[in-house]
Amino acid sequence: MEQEQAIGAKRVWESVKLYTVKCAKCSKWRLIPTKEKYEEIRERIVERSFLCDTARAWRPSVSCNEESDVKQDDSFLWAMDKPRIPQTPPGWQRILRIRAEGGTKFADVYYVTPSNKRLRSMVELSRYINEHPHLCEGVNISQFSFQPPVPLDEKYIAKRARSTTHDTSSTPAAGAYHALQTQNDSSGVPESATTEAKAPAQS
DNA sequence: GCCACCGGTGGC
DNA sequence: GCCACCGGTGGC
Repeated sequence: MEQEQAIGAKRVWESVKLYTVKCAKCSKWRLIPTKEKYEEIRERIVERSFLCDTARAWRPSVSCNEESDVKQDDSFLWAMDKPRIPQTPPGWQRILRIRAEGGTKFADVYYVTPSNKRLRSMVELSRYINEHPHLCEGVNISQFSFQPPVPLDEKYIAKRARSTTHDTSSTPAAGAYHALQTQNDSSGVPESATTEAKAPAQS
C-alpha cells in the first residue's frame, strides 16, 4: 500500500513507504515516524548529524545498543535522498513517485499546492507563486527542490551509455546520510514484472 | 476526457 | 553528457 494523503477532494499517492536515517555513530538504521520529521532531519543532516539519541525524542528507550530497525535487503527498493532539501512549506505536499524499473529515470518529484494543483518544475512553481500571491504568503522558491533521490540499486535504471564513474558498486550506503524505502508491492511496482524484465538488447 | 507516467530534447 | 522541463499518450 502506498501512503494516501487527502488534500481537499483529491487523493495524492506517495511512493515512499518508510523513512529511515542512519546513525552517524553506530551506522544502524532508525525509522523516522513521520514524513514531516524526516524532512526536518533531512534539511539539516549536514549540520546536525543524526544519532540514535536523536530518535529518543519519539522513542525514549532507543540507543546505539539496539539492533537496526530495518534490514537493508531486497524486500524494499532503497533510495538515498540528497541532503539540504528544504522542508515543505505548510499547506503544500512534496510528493515522490518512483518510476517503473528499467526506464531512463528513477523518480519524479512534484509539489501539490494549497489549492490542490500539481506542479512539475521550478518554472511551473514560480509561475504559480506569481499568479497566486494570496495562497503563497511567506513562501518563496528557495523552499522547494525537485531533486529526486538516487536508487541504491543502480541497475534499477536502464543502463546508461558508458558510465565512467561506476565504482559505487561496493557499498553505496557507506557514506550515506539517510535513505528512504519504497515497497515493491502490487499497487506500485509489481514485483514479478520487474525482477527479471530485461531489455532484449541495448545500443 | 483527464491525468499520471514516461521519454525526448534543448540548454547548460 | 546531463538533467530540467514539458509534450504526448495510454489507461482509467
